[in-house]
Amino acid sequence: MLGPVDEVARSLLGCWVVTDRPDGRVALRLTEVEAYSGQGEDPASHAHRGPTPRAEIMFGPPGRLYVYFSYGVHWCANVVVGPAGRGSAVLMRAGEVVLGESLAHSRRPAARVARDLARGPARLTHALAIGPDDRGTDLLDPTSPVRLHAGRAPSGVSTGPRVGISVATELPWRFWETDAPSVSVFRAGGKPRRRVARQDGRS
DNA sequence: TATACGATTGGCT
DNA sequence: GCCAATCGTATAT
Repeated sequence: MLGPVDEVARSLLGCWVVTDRPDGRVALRLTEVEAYSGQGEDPASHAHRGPTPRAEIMFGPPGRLYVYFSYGVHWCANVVVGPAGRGSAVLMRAGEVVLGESLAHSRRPAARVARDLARGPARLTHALAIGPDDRGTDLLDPTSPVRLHAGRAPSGVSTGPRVGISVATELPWRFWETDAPSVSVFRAGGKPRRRVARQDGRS
């Protein structure tokens, strides 16, 4: 969990994320991740402005879970990358469910096919039942209810720009297993920085 | 205290 | 393709 954040992100592909809950166990294999670098280095990162209350966990020890609330609706999860104090993390964007598929389905009734169970960062946390109570969990502790461990390496790795951001879009810090069906669809980020003026004056 | 905005998703046109 | 949902967080006042 040390080294340049993009290399760590790449190395997380194929790893398993396992959650144990009262209703059972779900495990998935990561097929898509994104790297977010630390304070002052990456304007798209929540750590960009330093250890604010929200981003504080990002500056802690590596291997912990950073969970944030997205669009007033969803929770998304990151793996904190070391060294402590730097603020780097890897967003878990998608995975293929390898254990507890029926349970994951019951948690995500909107998913019509298995491929969609964890296809997207908020879908992934829903399928694994990860939420705000899991903030700061040590993913490397085998007794944790949310754990990370080695899995089958990806057959091939593709890279490209990160999804849903409006700054630092030039960095190819999204990594996915080439041809994995569970990889989410690319959507460009929020506001464009510049907009071409329209002749009719409307925006 | 007030306000603007998202590391998204699902449903609808 | 478009857009509402829905509220924590950061920033301005």
